[in-house]
Amino acid sequence: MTSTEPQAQQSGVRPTKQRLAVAAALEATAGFHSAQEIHEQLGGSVGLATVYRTLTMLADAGDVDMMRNEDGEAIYRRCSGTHHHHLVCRSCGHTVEVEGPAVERWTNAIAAEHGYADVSHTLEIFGTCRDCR
Amino acid sequence: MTSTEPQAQQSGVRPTKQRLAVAAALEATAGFHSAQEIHEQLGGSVGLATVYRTLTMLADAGDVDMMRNEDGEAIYRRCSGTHHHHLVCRSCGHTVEVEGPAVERWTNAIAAEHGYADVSHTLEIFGTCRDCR
DNA sequence: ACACTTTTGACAATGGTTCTCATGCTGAGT
DNA sequence: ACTCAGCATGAGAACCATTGTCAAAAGTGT
Repeated sequence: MTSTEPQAQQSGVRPTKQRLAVAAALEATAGFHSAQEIHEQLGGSVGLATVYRTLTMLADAGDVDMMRNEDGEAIYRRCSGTHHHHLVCRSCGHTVEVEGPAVERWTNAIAAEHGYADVSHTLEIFGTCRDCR
Repeated sequence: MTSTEPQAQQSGVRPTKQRLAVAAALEATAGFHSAQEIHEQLGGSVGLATVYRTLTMLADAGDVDMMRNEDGEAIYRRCSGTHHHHLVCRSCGHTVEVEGPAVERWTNAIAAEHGYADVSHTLEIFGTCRDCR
């Protein structure tokens, strides 16, 4: 273990083996993965319920991105904490993180124009990457 | 890829009462609605399975838009055929269709820049509308 | 009206996700 | 190092949206 980061104790969030395992699994593989995939990837060493719980915590904390595939299943991906969007290849799943200040501004403007506050948004771009053509 | 079959002689798609009822329900109410909501709105006069089937058909035919709410449930909305995005109130579900030529251009540019072709995208804006504040 | 095909709907089945709760660990204090 | 109080875990049940099943009902062309 040898962990030298004594912090966030009062909040009672413990860095357990299971949580580290889930985080490591996301770290190790690129792209989006479902809770079940991660559970299998860990060989069942971490209970499915725990995987779900951990993933939800990580997503709430902003450490991972959560989105839904076409079947409505939740998929997670480790990514930078900054706000960004994804450019995903339909064929191979290769993903590029992109930023668009202009889009952020546009969404805020549109929302304000219609009297909406507390604005958030989701934006995903799909295409076929060079290697898949 | 089997959707355009003009010769509806043998494989006839019938405009039944149930299908018309579901379409009418979507027509009558603005915003997004789940299959279950429509089923209830129709007072159960149309079976839930039929509502699901009809909604799926309409979505496949492009007559309605289907998206997923934050819980991953499928929600449907009758809307114009032109490309646009939605500004949705988190609280009451009130929806405004918005267009953003600039966004379209931006997504295409970003995709091209990374070598992606055949570009499409999804964009949803969430906020709290004036009446819900 | 008849024969034939599509559609319907009650119910079962499916599958992802969450909940329950007894037991296991962790971190902190002694 | 030993003990304690709580958070964390995991096996399975519970949930719930969605889909599949299939016999009965409703349309359609003749």
